Amino acid sequence: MTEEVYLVDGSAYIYRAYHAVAPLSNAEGMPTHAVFGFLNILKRLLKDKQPKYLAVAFDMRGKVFRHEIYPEYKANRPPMPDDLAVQIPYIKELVHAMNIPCFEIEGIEADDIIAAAVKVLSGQERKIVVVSGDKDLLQLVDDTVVMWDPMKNKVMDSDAVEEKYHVKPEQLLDCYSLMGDSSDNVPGVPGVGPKTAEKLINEHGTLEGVYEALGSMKKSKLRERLEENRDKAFLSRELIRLKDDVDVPSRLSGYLPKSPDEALLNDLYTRLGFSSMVKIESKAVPIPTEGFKLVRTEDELQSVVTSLQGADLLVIDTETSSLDVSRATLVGISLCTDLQSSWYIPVGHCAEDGSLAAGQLPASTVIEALRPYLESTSLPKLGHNIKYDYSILKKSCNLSLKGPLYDSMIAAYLIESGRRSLKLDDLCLEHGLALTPFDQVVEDTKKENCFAYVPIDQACKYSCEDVYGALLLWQSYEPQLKELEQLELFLGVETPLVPILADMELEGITVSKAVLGQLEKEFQTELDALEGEICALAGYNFNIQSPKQLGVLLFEELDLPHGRKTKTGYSTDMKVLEKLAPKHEIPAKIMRYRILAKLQSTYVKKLKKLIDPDSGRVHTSFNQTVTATGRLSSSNPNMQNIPIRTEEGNRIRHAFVPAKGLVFLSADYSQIDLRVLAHYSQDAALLHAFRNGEDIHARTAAELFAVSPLLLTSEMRRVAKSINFGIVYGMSSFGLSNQLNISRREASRFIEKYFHLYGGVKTFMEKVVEQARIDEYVTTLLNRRRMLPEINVKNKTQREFAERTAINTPIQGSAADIIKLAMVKVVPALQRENLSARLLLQIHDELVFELPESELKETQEVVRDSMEGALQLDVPLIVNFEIGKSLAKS
DNA sequence: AACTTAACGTAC
DNA sequence: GACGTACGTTAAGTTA
Repeated sequence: MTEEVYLVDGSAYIYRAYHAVAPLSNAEGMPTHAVFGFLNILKRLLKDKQPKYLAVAFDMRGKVFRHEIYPEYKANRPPMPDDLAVQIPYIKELVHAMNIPCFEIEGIEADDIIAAAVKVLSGQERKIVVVSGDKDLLQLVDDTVVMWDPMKNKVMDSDAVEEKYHVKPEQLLDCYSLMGDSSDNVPGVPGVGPKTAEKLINEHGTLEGVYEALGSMKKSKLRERLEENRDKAFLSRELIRLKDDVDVPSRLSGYLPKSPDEALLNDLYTRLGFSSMVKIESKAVPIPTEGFKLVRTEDELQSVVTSLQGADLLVIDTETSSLDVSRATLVGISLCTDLQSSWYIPVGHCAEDGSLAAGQLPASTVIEALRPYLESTSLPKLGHNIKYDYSILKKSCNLSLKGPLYDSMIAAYLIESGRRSLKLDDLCLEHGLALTPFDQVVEDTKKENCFAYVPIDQACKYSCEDVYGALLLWQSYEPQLKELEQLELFLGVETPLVPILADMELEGITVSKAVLGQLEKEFQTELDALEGEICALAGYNFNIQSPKQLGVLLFEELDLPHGRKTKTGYSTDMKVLEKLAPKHEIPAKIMRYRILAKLQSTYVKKLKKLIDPDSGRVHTSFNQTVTATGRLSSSNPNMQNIPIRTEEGNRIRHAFVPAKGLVFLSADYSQIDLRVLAHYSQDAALLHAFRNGEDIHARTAAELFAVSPLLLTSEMRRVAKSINFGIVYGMSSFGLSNQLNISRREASRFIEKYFHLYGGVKTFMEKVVEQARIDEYVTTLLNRRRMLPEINVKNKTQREFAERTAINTPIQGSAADIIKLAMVKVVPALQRENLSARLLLQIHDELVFELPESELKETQEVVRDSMEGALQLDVPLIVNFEIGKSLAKS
């Protein structure tokens, strides 16, 4: 086999890593994403290609020789962003620590170094792979040289170049000379683009050939331009031509990487905050497995119980047969009260044949022995995602886990909500503890992924590690919560919310299979009909659900005017289709098809699948640790985005029905976001409006259009409503004009007018952003925190995004605080009043209960008091109720 | 065949 | 690029 030499265009990948990888920074706030991206590219190269010979080339600051022949060379390039420049030394350090040969030469660009290396190395029995995405380097491609772009994983050999550019690689240079290169400010011949250049070079072979043939060309604009720009074309060629006579190792040994310096790498990774990359063996603390004890007899169980007496915290983790609560049964429980000892109590492990394995206490014995402790309200419990353990114990063991339910996952979420992973393994690794991965334990089991088949001694080690790890995390997080003044939020809101959410999930909500079945039939009939009509109109069959195929039909076959373009082609979204509707029959039909297809797949079919056959109810998951603002999220199914705005969508809601003899009570906060804004901004007009119970959108409209409230049209109110929403999101005139289909100028005028009317809002926004620049975080009313490291970066898009987030998060997050607080109040209040209402759903500003009609009045009072009194703002909080025999809005 | 990404659309 | 926060589906591309 011939040997391969890999030559990496380092500088190009620095830029691409910088732009491609989402911003990231280490503990000191230094940006690290370019380093991270670069590292990934290198790692991938090493893993996938395992190159024997490899070198990396970098540009080097200083006057590039090209400037001497053309001072404007790359003059249009903005200087390297600061947040990239600081990362460069680390990237070089990285290459150094990996022991990969690295070349940089003053005044020479990486491209040239690679060209020189190709020149010295080629012509022998070996293959050279230029690792780059830069089209300029394609010049180097020949029989033995290919270019590989690891980010697109595309290899360009001679044939591929010809296929793409329709010229031979050695003709590329001349081709580029005609085209120029706007990104490097290489002039070329104005008016000549890739297509023309390609044609000219194909006809005449070389740049010289083109100019020799000039006289015989027919008179045309093109000929004129070529004549006028002869100098520019030849100058361009000298600029683009790679300088392959620079000094690089002439022997292959100069391209031989050595084994990486692990110590240097680990140190570098640590400084960069790439904790997951730090080699575990170099930092992990051994887990004291000698403290792990298996509990298999009554006596052993008794000694566990004895040890629990006097404990001030009980850490718990349950092992089950499935991750899905509704199907899971208990396989074992691990417990600990300190880091010295942990116990694992197996109860449901199976033998190979599926029968219960020997040497386990009956689950009921274990549960009854532990019950006084697990149900004690004075003994706090700790777990990682303890909602799961609570649910399992309640559902399959009839045991109600009580006492404050501390969750190390939630603690981690509050402390650093922007973090990537909240998995126990990952968090422990950051604390120097490498846990056995779940997959590894479950790997060789008969039925894959079922913990019941894990051998008991292995299960013991795994499960004890989990409680040990959770406790270790808690010991680190509790003081941090105090430090960040978030302990109140944790103890007063998030912790009491855990069992409430678990109960909501366990309760579920009845969904009528019959109603869904009827809908499915109806929708399918219409979808089939539409599909037929659309394809008939198109004249051929195609996949309506494919934006790509649809784009071809609309904008190529039918030649309709295209609007917005996406990364991959024409946009075909609703907004575009709406504009096309008057011009052709098809777009309206597509719109209708889309609406129905969405309802059918996401809601009708999905919900039908998720109905629990025993109870007829669906059980969503409410996740407490997902959102950046503090809202809850809901999944499987997502009960927070059930359609409501359209007639068709509302039909889905008819399928959600109360259990026999009960009704739904929905309680939603009126304008909670804008009330929070009024409170924060202290804007006089907003405060006044809410204190006087005005219709805020109408009021805004009346003032914006300067008409009496009596003369308001619904259109005016709609505009005002859009602006009010937009304000909360930190909208621009562009966004508003898009939303309302008005010109940017008009939108601008509305916004200006708005800020004139609500000056306090404007000041508030400016202040929030200003403070965020200082702190690099924003907070909510209950001191929930969101880090915003990007608020100070140079990149305008990123920075402005952070600014909008700085405005939106305190509002959205405070609204989330308030409704969580309300939930924590309302559930015990209902119980106190002996009301049987069950909380089923939370939809950001709304709570849905299920209750007997006879208790409606009393329940409403309790709910109103809890919600409206959740938190005292400078404007009243108002709750509106709806009562119904389904979730449909009438 | 299993995975990822892009486009799209639903909610607040 | 341009209005914040989510979740989920489908098509189409990529990788094993």
